[in-house]
Amino acid sequence: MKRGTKPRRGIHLIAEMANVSIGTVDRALHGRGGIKESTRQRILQIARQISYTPNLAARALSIAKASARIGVCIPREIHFFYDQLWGGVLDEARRVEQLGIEFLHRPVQALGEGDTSTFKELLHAGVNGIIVTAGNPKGLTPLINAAEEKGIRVVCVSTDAPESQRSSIVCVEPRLNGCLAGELMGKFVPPGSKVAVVAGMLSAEDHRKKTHGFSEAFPRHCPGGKVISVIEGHEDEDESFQKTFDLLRHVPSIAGLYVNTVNCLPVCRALGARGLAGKVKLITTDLFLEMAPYFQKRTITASIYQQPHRQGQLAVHLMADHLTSRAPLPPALHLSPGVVMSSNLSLFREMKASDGHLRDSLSRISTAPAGMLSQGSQGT
Amino acid sequence: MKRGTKPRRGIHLIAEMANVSIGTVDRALHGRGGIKESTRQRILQIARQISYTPNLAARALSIAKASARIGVCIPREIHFFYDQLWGGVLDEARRVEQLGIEFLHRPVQALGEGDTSTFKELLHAGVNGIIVTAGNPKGLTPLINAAEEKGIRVVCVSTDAPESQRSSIVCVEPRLNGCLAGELMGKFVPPGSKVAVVAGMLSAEDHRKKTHGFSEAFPRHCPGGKVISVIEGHEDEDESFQKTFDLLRHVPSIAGLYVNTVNCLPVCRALGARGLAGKVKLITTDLFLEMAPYFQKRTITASIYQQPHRQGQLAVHLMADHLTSRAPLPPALHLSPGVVMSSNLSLFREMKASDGHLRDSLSRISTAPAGMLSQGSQGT
DNA sequence: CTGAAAGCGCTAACAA
DNA sequence: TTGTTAGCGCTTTCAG
Repeated sequence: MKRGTKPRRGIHLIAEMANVSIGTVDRALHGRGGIKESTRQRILQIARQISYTPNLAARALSIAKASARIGVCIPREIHFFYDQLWGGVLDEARRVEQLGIEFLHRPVQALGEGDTSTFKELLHAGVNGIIVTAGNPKGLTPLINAAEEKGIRVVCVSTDAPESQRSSIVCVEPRLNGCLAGELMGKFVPPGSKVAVVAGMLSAEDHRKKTHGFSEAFPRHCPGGKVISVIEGHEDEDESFQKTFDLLRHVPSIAGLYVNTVNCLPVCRALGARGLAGKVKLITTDLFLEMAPYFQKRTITASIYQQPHRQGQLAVHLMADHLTSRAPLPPALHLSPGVVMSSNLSLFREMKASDGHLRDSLSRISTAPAGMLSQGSQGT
Repeated sequence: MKRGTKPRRGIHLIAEMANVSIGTVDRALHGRGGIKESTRQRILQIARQISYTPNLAARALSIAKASARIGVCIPREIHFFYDQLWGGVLDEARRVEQLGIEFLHRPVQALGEGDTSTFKELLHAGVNGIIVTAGNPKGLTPLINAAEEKGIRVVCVSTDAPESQRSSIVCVEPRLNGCLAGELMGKFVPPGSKVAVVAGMLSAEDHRKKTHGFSEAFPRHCPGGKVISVIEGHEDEDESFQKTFDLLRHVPSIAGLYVNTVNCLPVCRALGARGLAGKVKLITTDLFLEMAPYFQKRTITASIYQQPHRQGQLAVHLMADHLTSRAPLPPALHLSPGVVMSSNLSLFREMKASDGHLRDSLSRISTAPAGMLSQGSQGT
């Protein structure tokens, strides 16, 4: 006949070892009040000794409801960058929702449009953390600071509010983005080449930094190379086309073009119209389905891919880890951009025809403003 | 005075709606026997209607111990590729251990060394899934097939056993790897250039495929370009150096070198010794700390990065998802390799001086053959 | 200051 | 064929 002293685990084990109840152990472990300092030390000592790790499943189950809520404020957009960013956010959200975290998804119409009001709304909704693409940092910065002041963690994703007190930023650094493009371009074209940059608008911090990075790196990697022009397309199809088209006429000797906005199709067309597709090395930014034919036609030599899906995933991951396990938020998480060329093009999910999953999910939100989302897209 | 009909959730809610007990609901949901088909249908109907999702935390907690065990059989190696692969595995393992999955980590000494015996050991240990780098596919294939036959899922990671019945493979396709290198090289060197490949040994499937991919892609992207030689270094420092050194003498006009094994340092040195560093475009494979100076000296133009950490993560993720949520295993998960150049070099964790975390973890295993690991490195 | 006890949603063993 | 019940490890409330 054996004694029924069955092996206890976790908090119970500690309680047994310390000759106290699990309630006391809990108090010690969580720094709650109402416990003698000496017993607390004893308990913590034991916890360390057996290298105690809380069972997150049990914790989540116990908390039962909304142990934490995370607000997400990212532009709604189909087929492009933010589509993928949402995909990553929703994928990871689905995972951590299991651990008792609740999400308030608040897509805004476009980058910087109505994000301050949405941000305020999230604050009032009582969230513990906010993930936001800081479209207009000026307007957002005071709000972000106010949030952080109140202990609400803010993580910027993709677009930063560098002057603010945000806890963290997840992105590909624009400058590095430009540098990599510049380095690649420097290797693609012969020494002494002239190249140009097609930007969206230089008033945007992001485009300015990319342009700077490129302009700095290119001559470093192409002896005698020069950046002879920076065009602003203002995200307008016709303007981009026309300006590129004109540039190619004025400077027929141009050897390379770097487009640092997502809006590269007009540039591709202009190159085609001048019969320069494949002759002028074209480096673009981001990736979407309509670019595929231009890879095949050799119009686009390479594209700098900012991994939007991964950015979304990581932002959620960081925030969730912080909220559930008190994991410290790194001040910044800078991803390396990917290089897409014709060889590896097919591996990117952006190249699969959209099956409308995300579109559905997002539109569902719009009709249900208090909505919660859990649907997402695949993960590569 | 209010009635105490408090809102039930999940399985309880379904039970209430169907006027049965939670036991019956459980039976219906899990396809267990001993339930009238009509009630099962009724219950499933309701579940669908309220779009029921099981609470994984509760499930994990209930299962309590080893709902599933995953065996991992990957080479032990410090500082290089498998170090990172382990890092990814352990990172993800730590996450899913919370959900009640147990891991049996069984590092082997080197790729293909003793992996069949280790594999057998895992089978006898009663695992539900095995993650393995198939060093010698011939020996492993029958074992893998036997495992799958018994319902034990096998996921290959990084190195495939293509002839086997393994459920899935997570890797960067060697061929694509070579293609990307070839495409890059084709753009880096002028038309009509001669280039060469430095392989480990062509008897290895992996190196052969990379070589083929390169040889095919290069001429396609470099008009008139030719691959004039394929060297085998047999992973020997001196042999690699000498053969490269000799090649550079015989063919001084060579414009580029592609090293498709991790063993690139001897090649860098040979280029240096010939005063050709920077003149001959060098594309390497993988990434480790000692390569850094050669990037700075411009000896290495670019490296094809196989994302070992991510491969490890994904392999574990797939397996865990499959085991906990019956998620189907995709036949293959092919990652895109990254392109590392001097601009983005610093973003890779391989470039941080090792802090010995992983080394500690792994050596701890060796002394405790039955060991379980939960320590890991950071995730980018 | 500390202990006891009630769940959180689910699984599994045992009753009916 | 179906219902009941005892936990899984943790948080939280209410008594001592």
